Amino acid sequence: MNIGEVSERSGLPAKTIRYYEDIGLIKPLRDTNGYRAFRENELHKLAFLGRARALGFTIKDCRALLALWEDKSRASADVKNIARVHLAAIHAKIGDLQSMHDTLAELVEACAGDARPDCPILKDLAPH
Amino acid sequence: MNIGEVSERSGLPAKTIRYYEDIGLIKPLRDTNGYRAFRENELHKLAFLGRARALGFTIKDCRALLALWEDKSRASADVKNIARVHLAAIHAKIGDLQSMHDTLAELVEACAGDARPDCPILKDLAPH
DNA sequence: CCTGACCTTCCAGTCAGTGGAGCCTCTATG
DNA sequence: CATAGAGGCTCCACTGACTGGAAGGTCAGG
Repeated sequence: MNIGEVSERSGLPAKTIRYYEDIGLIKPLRDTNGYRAFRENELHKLAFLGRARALGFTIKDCRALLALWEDKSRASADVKNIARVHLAAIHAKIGDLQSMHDTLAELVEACAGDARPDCPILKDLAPH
Repeated sequence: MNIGEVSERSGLPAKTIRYYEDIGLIKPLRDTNGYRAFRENELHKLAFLGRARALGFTIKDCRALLALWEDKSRASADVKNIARVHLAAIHAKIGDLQSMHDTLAELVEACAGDARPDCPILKDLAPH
C-alpha cells in the first residue's frame, strides 16, 4: 500500500502520516524505489491515531495508548487512567469556553452594532 | 515605568510584553539605558490585550480590536462583527468538546478499570 | 517519448508564547 | 567605594501538531 491509499483509507493527510513516521509512531517498510510500503498493521494504527486525536488526545497520550493497545497483557485500569485525566481536562476546557461564551454573548447583546462609535464590547475590554 | 511594573499592573509576563512589542502591538519608548519606558497608554493597551486574549480572541483579532479601540470614529457594528464571528467559533468548539466528552465519558464508564486486559476504550479506538 | 499523477526529502512557517544563556544597569548595604 | 542581587537587555532555540512549497525521482497510460 502506498501512502496515497493509506491516506484515503485512514482519513489522514499524507503529510500527517509522514510526520507520524518522523516522530516514531509508525515504522512502515520501504519498497526498492524508496516509497513507503504500508501493511494493514500500519493502516490500523493510523486509523487508531485518527480516532484518538479526534477525541482530543495529545500525541503523547496517543503514544501511551498505542503502546497499551499493542500490549496484549495491559490492564484496562491503565487505559482508564489516561482517559479519565483527559476527560477532566476536557471538562475544564468546556467550563472555560462556556464562561468566555457567556461573557462575550452578553457584550454582543448589549452592543447596538450600528454606525455609532459607542460600543460596550470595547468598553468592557478597556481597563476599568 | 519599567517592564516589571507594567508586567505586574497588566498581569502579563514580561516575556509576553516584549513579544507584543516584537510583533508591533505596542511601541514603548526607550530610556537612555536601553530600558523600555512605558507610558500609561501602553499599560492600557496591554491590559486591553490581556482581557481580549483571555476571552480567546486571536492576536489577529486583537490587532483589529485595538485599531478599532483607538479609532474614535469606529462603528460599533465593526466590533460587534468580530465578536459575533468569535462567539460562533467558541460555540462550535464547545459543541465539539461536549461530544468528545460524552463519547469518552461513556467509554470510561464502560471500562472495568481493573487488571484485566479487556478494555472498551481501546476497542472503540480500534478500526471497526 | 511524454505527460501527469504520485512519491521522495528537506526547509520554512504557523500560533502564541516560553526558557535559557550571556551580558548590562541600577540600587542598597557593608 | 566595592559588591551583591535584582532587574533589564538581546538573541536563539523550542514547544505541538502539523502544513506549504520547492526540487527532484518514479510510474502508468497513450
